[in-house]
Amino acid sequence: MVETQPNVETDPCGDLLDHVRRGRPAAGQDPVKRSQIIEGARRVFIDKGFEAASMNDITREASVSKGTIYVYFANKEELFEALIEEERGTIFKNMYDVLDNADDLRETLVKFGKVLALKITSAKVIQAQRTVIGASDRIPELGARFYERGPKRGHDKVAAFLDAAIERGLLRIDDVDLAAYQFTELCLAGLFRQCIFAYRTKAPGQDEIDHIVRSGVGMFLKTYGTENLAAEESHQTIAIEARP
Amino acid sequence: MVETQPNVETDPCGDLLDHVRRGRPAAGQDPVKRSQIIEGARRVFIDKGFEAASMNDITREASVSKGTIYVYFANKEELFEALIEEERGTIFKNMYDVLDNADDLRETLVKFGKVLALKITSAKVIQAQRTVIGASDRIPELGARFYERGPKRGHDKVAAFLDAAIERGLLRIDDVDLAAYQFTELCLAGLFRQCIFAYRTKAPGQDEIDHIVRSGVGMFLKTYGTENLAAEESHQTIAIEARP
DNA sequence: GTGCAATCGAACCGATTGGTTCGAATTATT
DNA sequence: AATAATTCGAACCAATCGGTTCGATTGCAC
Repeated sequence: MVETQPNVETDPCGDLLDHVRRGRPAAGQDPVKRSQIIEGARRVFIDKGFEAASMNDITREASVSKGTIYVYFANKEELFEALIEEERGTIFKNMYDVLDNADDLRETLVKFGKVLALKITSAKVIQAQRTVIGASDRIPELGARFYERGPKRGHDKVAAFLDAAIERGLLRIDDVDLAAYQFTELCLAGLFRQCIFAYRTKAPGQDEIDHIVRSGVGMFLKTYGTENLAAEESHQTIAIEARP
Repeated sequence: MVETQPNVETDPCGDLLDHVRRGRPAAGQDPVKRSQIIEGARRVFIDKGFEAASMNDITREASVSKGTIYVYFANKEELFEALIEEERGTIFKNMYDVLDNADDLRETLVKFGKVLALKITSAKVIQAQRTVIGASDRIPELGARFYERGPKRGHDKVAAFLDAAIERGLLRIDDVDLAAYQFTELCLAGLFRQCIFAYRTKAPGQDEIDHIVRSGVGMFLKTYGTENLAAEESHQTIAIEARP
């Protein structure tokens, strides 16, 4: 009984209704309908951008009446934010699982780098990012929030992974934060900007990504890896005799 | 005489008037007025995006009548393209001059990297890029053209510079194209995405850029530099190497 | 001065915008 | 079947959109 008639007064999902909660008990609790609206909004927003998209388009695309949409979302901007929030979730979901498995450092980095590059440059994700970036000019908080809960969170995971590797004596890094950025950028070398500016019309293929990532990881390990370090240091003792 | 009455029939700047050239002699030849329009367009487009910007805003901002604007530019899109073309020009102008001076390899790379990072992440340029990216969803050719005549051209210059360094025996690179991308990305490590998503509200400072670039250049030279190579090779001959 | 091209400025076009309202229709609970 | 909640769908709002037109005004060249 409780389930059939959603209890609005004690609804845990309150943050969705802050604006609606007035005299009338708020409708807009059906998650199915909500998804339906967002799905329509996705199609429209993603391929027209925030400004060019019209609520009427979304109405049409979602097969939901305009009035209903305004029951679920206060206005266009709020609907857009909800969409982006969901997109962000699906984009970055499970992306960092590879990092939990830490057999071989090099292969783990390669595996993760490939997943990263593949995701970030996929047509769908690029379109979504374009939409967010375009809107960030007028709604900076939206872009910031997207970055914070998406790329930033991923960056932190990478940094944590590097920290663990340092702990294990596999890496030697002075600025872990910077190193994490460097690793990420090396995996995307050139791809992100090419894609985001529509210079590339198609997402890069597996083979190309593999080539880039392996090269990047090589570069990364050559700088921060401790593998060759012992040898390298023993080597430098020839030149630097000042050591006790 | 010729100057006061621009000769429309043999006008060299024909591509601007293709749409106007009908019965009436085309106006819209005054470069000053043209700049005036574009300057107004810049302010409006940059801070509202393509869709949200209105021709009336531009009219107001440029202090030019609407009719006149349409004498100079066929429509909104064409005006926007002209603006972007100009922006692109000013952004990338002189950016690569540093590469012509090739005293010390490391310092040249550092110097260039700093210029690059400083430009790309400056508030003005970030805003412009956001506008282009946002519009690239609907007008992909525009983004592609921007990239092609901007970042791409720069990338080619970097690659050429690396080629020259290889020629001089200072670098050893198998995939120069990739290396050029890697270098660029290392110089921007994290900055570009943070800025473009408005996660950073301010452009990075000189000190931060210096730190990033020096680290990146170090990484780059450690991988591709021939400085330590001789020593390293004599060392590695023990362990390696199936590669030609 | 005279003439003429360029610009102005305002009105106008049809279409569309985000947003609101409300009675009718639908749906499910009891 | 009765009841209550929810959604629908259409009409409506003032505002704005890009784009066009045209007569009045300006300013420069002769």
